[in-house]
Amino acid sequence: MDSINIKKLAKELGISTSTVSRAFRGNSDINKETKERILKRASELSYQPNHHASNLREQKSKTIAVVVPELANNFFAQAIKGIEQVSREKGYHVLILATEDDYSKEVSFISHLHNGKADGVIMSVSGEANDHTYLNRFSQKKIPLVFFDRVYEDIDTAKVTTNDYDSSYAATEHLIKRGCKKIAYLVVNKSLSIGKTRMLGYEDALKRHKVAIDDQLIIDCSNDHKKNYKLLKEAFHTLKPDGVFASVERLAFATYYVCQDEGIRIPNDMKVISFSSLEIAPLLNPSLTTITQPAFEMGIRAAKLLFKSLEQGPTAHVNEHVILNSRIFRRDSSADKI
Amino acid sequence: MDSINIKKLAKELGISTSTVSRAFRGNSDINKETKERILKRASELSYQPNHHASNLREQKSKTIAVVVPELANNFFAQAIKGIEQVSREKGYHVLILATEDDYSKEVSFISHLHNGKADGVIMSVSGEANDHTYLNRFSQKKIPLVFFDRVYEDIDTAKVTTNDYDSSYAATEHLIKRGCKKIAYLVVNKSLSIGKTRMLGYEDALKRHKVAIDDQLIIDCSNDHKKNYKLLKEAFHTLKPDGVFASVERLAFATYYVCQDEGIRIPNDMKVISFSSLEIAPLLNPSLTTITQPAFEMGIRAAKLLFKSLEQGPTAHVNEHVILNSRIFRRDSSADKI
DNA sequence: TTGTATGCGTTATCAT
DNA sequence: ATGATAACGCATACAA
Repeated sequence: MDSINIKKLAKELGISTSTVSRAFRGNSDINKETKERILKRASELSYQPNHHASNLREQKSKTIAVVVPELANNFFAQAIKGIEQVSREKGYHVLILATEDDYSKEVSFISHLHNGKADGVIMSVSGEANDHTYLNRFSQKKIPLVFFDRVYEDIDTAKVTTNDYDSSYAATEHLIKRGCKKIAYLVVNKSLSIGKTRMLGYEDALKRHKVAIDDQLIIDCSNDHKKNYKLLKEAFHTLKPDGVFASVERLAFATYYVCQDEGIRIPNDMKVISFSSLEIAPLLNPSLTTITQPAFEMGIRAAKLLFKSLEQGPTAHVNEHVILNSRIFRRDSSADKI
Repeated sequence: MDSINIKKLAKELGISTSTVSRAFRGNSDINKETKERILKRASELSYQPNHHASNLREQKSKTIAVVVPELANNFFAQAIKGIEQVSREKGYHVLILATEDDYSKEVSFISHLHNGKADGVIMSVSGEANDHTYLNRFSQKKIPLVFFDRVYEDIDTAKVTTNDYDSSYAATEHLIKRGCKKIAYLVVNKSLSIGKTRMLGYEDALKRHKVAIDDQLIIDCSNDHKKNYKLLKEAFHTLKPDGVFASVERLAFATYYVCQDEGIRIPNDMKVISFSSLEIAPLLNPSLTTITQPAFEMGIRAAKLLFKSLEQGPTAHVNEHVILNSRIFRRDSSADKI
């Protein structure tokens, strides 16, 4: 081994390893000059305390894991940015884990976090399954967990979500007021909390305005673009909806592709509104009316909840539920006509 | 401590820690039944070998770090997906670090990787600075480094890029053939390798077709959307280009926003082509002609190069340069007219 | 203020 | 096939 470590550095400087160690820890008493001398030489030799040795000794990793369904999505990218900002301030690292909406990966990730790799977890679930018991094992380990956006309702832990019911109600009402009579609701997994809550807002808005609920118009899609395309093409032809409320961004895109190919004019023939964090929604053809969640802020709040739990120690149990408001941006896709 | 570790598990089973350890390592000799008995009990107690202890003992982290300028970008999201796929196959974790195009963060990240957190690094540089010497210190540590897409040319290491010169030449030629006489080149940092290479392709295509090069039409932008918007608005008014070649996606967006607000019609008044990995380029208004890089494949190749280096050991030096081809998708933004 | 000694949880070596 | 033990690099309790 030709690499540097605390012993060699100590020997070089003619002092003990404890003193060197102290120079790198904020707390301990140490002579200021000694400290400077140590840090200077350490920097020259590009010495840094070994991460694994420190973590082993201190029994913590100063790392939080963030589990999300996907990375190629503005919502999650922004949320992660928020999480990273808070974590950095606290001196923590962020380990990002993307499940690609694969439940088995989610379980695998979480299971492998038991071994000290992370001190806490922030997660937006993939939601493809019903068995969440693996998370109970998790909480036994006293590793705090915070859900954001896509949560498992049956797990009692801290959560950060948006006012999904209200904004879905408002979105549906928006379409109704623009004259839509047959509004389709596009969802990826209607059994998942978020799809369910948003559907409830949709249904209640219909009821309130005495528009009949047609189960056929609730279209259960997948994460596979081609399948969705087929499904929607078929549905649009047979059901001829005059409005579409997409509970996730990708379904709005699928809708646009189908309409483009099938000559369905948005908004003249069909109006569209969608949950979306896309920054270029105004540049789409036509510009897309969106319900936009405060993704960055959600990341910040989730991280703060996690650190609150971390700071309170293993005895406490933080299970606050923070609810932030989304905002509707009205654009051409739901305009009267163009 | 009420948590489980190898000693407790060993005592429980009435065997030694060595045997338990062997049950978790693929290699060592161990009785099949003993192994099963250990793994069964371990699973019940949800024991897993401590990550930090293992890493300390083995002097490696089984982790590769990926440093990218940003996350909210399809190109990087897809590249990371490729990197993760290869890494998973090799049993490695991926630590994602986003610099937010901040050079100081880049240096900080890399510097803090000296301490064993990662066995190797894959990086797309922020490129805001000229001093890359901090990376030399890095190579002394024998931690292999692979660049992808945005590279520092003066650092001798493995690289994965695309045929930027050729595709830029082709992109420019495409605009010329569609009748553009005053083609602006939008770049974020023209001193960075990638901006430079792409500019070269642009300039050579102009020369080849005897179109005068006007330095004013080479517009050096930033990562700040508002500043870019102002800059481009000003430039479009004074210079009145009839074509725009954006070297990065976000500048195409800025261009669209300016044109939308200023009533400049794309493609009738001005044609646009841009490097972009955006999946919904066909849905823009008008649909955007793109030069699209094989992001996922680039990630895979970069990871493969890194593992090649990792497997060859610290003596070897892998400095292959893999060049993949981008593809041009012609859409309405560069059409004759609409 | 600094040094000595111990242990964090694991794995490899060596012995049995 | 299994067990005892040392060592990985560091941080702290305790001693000086």
